[in-house]
Amino acid sequence: MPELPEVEVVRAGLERHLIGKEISEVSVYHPRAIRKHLAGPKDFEGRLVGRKISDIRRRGKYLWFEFDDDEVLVGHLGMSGQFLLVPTDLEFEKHLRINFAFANWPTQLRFVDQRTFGGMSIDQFDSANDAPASISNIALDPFDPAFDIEELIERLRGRDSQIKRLLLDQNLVSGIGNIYADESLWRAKIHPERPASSLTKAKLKLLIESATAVMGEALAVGGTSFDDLYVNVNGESGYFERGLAVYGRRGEPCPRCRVAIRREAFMNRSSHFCPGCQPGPRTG
DNA sequence: ATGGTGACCTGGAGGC
DNA sequence: TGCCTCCAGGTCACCA
Repeated sequence: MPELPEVEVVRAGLERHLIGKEISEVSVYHPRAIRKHLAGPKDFEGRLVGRKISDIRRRGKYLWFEFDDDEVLVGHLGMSGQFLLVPTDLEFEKHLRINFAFANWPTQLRFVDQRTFGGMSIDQFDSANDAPASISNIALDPFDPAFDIEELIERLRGRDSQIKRLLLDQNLVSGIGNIYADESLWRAKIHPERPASSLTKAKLKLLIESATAVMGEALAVGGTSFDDLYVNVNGESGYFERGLAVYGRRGEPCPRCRVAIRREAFMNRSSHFCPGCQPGPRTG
């Protein structure tokens, strides 16, 4: 469920507690959690012990831990991943996949992930791209200081694809998932299935600004959470669900025009939109 | 190159 | 109670 705001809340929480800490023990409990680390669990565990965390960073929905050289530890939460900081003597969680212990600190970092779509791997840092090598294809997110909205608009302009498909394409702009895609399209009054080529430059700009705004607001209140699958690093869930205008609100009146919100199948998941103020792809 | 589809997993909710 | 279907915030591989 985590999109950019949720991942950033986690990153900030980890940063607050883990900078300067030395990893003393690593245990992998489920091989799928490190499936991208081809050298396997023993290699994964062994290469992290003794490392001191110097920084924790994020691009889009990926986050990574930096040490004192070019090796980094990359993580992705998938649909259900959580990083929990818990006292060492606390019972293991049912879906604990990886456990990290630290020198002289009675707290463990636990990667818990029910659906196992998330995972971690050790990677080389690519300083030319300022990110781990394995995520070189991931575009900058709107909160990156180097993010260039004009350049993104140029890449979107004239594309025949449906605009929501492009918003979700992490190679064009990263961090936006299904919730914030639906919310930004609603704010910009754009139907999710409109081809990008039918949108003016100004409309595309409004859309990206809306995405940035809605994610910024979610970030300010600690992310979005619908249930306990997602909690932040201290175990608290976010409160932004109250701020959602269309996502998960099928049948409820649009906050802007009172027409009932529709939910439709889209790309093997769903789109929520207002048929009243987000005119369909053929009606313009 | 781009777009469409299903696969990868576990579990909760709701209908019968 | 149980069995069934549908649903879930993300990627990834593969096909046309």
